[in-house]
Amino acid sequence: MKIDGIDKKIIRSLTKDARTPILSIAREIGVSGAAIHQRLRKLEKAKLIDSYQMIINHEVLGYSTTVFIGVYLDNDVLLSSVVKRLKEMPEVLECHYTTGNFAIFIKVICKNNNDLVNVLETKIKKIKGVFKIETMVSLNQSIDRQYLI
Amino acid sequence: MKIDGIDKKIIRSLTKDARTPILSIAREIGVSGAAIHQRLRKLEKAKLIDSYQMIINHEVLGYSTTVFIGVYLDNDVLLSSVVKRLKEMPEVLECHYTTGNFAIFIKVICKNNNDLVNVLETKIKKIKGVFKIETMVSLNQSIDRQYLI
DNA sequence: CCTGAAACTCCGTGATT
DNA sequence: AATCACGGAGTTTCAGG
Repeated sequence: MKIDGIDKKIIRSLTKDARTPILSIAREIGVSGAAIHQRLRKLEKAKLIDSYQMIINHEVLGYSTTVFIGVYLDNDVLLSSVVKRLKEMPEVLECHYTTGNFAIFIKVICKNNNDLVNVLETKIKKIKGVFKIETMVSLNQSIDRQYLI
Repeated sequence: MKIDGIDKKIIRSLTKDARTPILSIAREIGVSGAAIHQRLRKLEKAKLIDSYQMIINHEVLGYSTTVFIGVYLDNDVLLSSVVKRLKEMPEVLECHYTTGNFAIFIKVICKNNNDLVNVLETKIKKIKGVFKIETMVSLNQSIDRQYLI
């Protein structure tokens, strides 16, 4: 997969604002719209482009608490059964199988601390196979971005 | 901020694919394109929409390792100076100030384990004020999504 | 908060170099 | 891999209910 300067400009532009018209990118770079169009198809075909997404600001909806949770599992539980439960919880945004002490590591958003307690005690701890959790609350997020090509 | 069923449909559609034409959403719901357009402006004005982004598949570029790193800082170091250094590293995707043992908690992507060692030893540990780190490698990510309205 | 229509802009494709 | 050209489609705005 070769990515030249023009590809980078396309990617940077659409990473910043996915609705930027192809034609305006084309004008900026100084090539035709069709050329940009072709390159985008090429990038999509190469699977370099995962998706185009509207990013929601959850804070406006009242979800102002981000929490990372390390989860310890019983030895005899099936990992996939726990993941399945977690997938049913919309507040679980990420789930990783990790090295280290935890079996899995998840990222969750909540409305506030009360909501957090509720999620931890009545949802996560109630999942069959979960025997201990360690929570780490993000008080402030100072970096949030994609890898810049 | 009130969000009704039509708003939800718009958001769900554009969260999945930000390039979905307004008109096709309009047809699906059974209202005019202008109505959807107006609602989108309303949602943007309310800051509910953070951005529209092309999401890059970093794995195709060779970045196949995701790592979470807990960072301990010297007591006398300025947090902002460390964050500033981290911002200069494109491989640092998130940085959180958290409760718990760590001062800050970061998410990083690397090409492979060698690259990881390089990032840890020659970059992060070399930042003034960082005195200890704990790394947790994600071997597999089974959930990755936005909060579904 | 909706609609329809007009004016404008863009998209996707095919032919060509 | 780029260009031009074109017909179909989408966007934006505005008057009006």
